Amino acid sequence: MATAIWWIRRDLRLGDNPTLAAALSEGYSVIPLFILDPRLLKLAAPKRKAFLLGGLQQLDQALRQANSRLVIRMGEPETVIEELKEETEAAALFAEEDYSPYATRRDERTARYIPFYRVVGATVHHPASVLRSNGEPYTVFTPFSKAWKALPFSPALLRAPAALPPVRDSLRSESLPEIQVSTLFPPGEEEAKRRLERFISGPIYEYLDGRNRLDLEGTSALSPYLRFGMISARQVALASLKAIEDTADPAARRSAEAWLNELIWREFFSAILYHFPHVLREAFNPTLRDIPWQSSPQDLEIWRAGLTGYPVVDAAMRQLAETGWMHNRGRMITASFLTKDLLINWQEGENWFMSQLVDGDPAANNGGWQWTAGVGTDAAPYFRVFNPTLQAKQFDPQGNYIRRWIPELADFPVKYIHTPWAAPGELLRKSGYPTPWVDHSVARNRALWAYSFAKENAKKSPHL
DNA sequence: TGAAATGTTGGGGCG
DNA sequence: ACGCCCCAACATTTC
Repeated sequence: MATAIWWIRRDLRLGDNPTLAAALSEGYSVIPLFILDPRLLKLAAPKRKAFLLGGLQQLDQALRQANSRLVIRMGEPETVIEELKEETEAAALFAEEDYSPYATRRDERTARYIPFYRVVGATVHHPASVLRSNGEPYTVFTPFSKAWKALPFSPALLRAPAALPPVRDSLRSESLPEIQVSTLFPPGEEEAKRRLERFISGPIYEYLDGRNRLDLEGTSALSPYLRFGMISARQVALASLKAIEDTADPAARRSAEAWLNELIWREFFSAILYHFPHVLREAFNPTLRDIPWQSSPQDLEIWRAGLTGYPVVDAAMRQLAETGWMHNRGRMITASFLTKDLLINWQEGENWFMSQLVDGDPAANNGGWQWTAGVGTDAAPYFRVFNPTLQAKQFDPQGNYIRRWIPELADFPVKYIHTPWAAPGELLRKSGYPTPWVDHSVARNRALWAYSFAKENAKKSPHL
């Protein structure tokens, strides 16, 4: 029986795993491998790393129940693969295709050492299969989503194998450090399935409003699981399609469709990074590459620490620092605040989010930042500036989200929770909560000026 | 997946 | 009864 290595990267699951299924169907004795790549680990947010390590433990347990086990090795991937190939006389390497630029280069190098089969699985549709009729990639979401929806895909989920070929004991494997498992995001395939079930059974039908409410749990909170493939994009897509079919109520249907759209946004940004890898270095929109950003380390630090004096911004930034996750509405509000109110380069925000997020993914994070900053594909128009006070009143009407994350404001009544600076002096002083670091309406005008300045300049000197 | 500024409309108060 | 004004509510334009 010939041996193949199943190189696990972002598909930490046994269920609906086309890569594992491909290796097995070819009749290989499969060795599940995860490589701890120091280059990636040193960039990973501590909470994301912990989530990954916990996920590896879960996966190892699941593999052991199927008579296999996970081989974990530390090192530079090409070297590890070459060594393991020698040790096991592996004839082939299977992996789910990863479209990020680093992964693509890494995989191309690795393919020189061993027959390497890369299987589509990180997204429902491969980025190169959703194209305009002229063969060009989409750069606007709506037509992309139309084309995406028109493409068929197999509704047959791949069952997790009950039994796998054994892995010999003598194969060395790193032992994982003890980690503290997050109670907010317990890693693993089982938890991912539970979350999907819970969401599909009800919240999905109120998603249209629920997704915007900072103070309610209206979202699926599946992002970290999708990030590491503890659940497949196809599992999620099929579940949402079924939910759409299962309801006759038009409002409920629109909600379920809105959720599917979020999954398509994920595929859209994945495709954008695949076709335009330079977005990791610069704005997609060439006319907005030279905005006169302010480089104020103090402003940046105040934003990071959640001390801007705008409660909803600070609540969201503290939620991120404490939990490694932030509500999507919060991501838009805080991103708008950094790029527009503080006029700080969106890339600073992109980097900070990657250093904190449990679900941090280069494509989605970059896409989200470029979108909010107004410099990306299908971007929000640059003059769309979020008013943090209005956003808070609309999406956290009682201020419960703010009170949850800003202990200083825990005793503030609804009347002042969104505008603490207007509270009676005594109340504000006692709380210790800062007054606004910038005046929003002044900052808004400055941002409008800076963006239009960049646009005008680009028009005058198109060679830049 | 904004918000502010500006324009329009129509009901009601009032002389 | 009529014209005028005010202004809220809504619509449109602009940033």
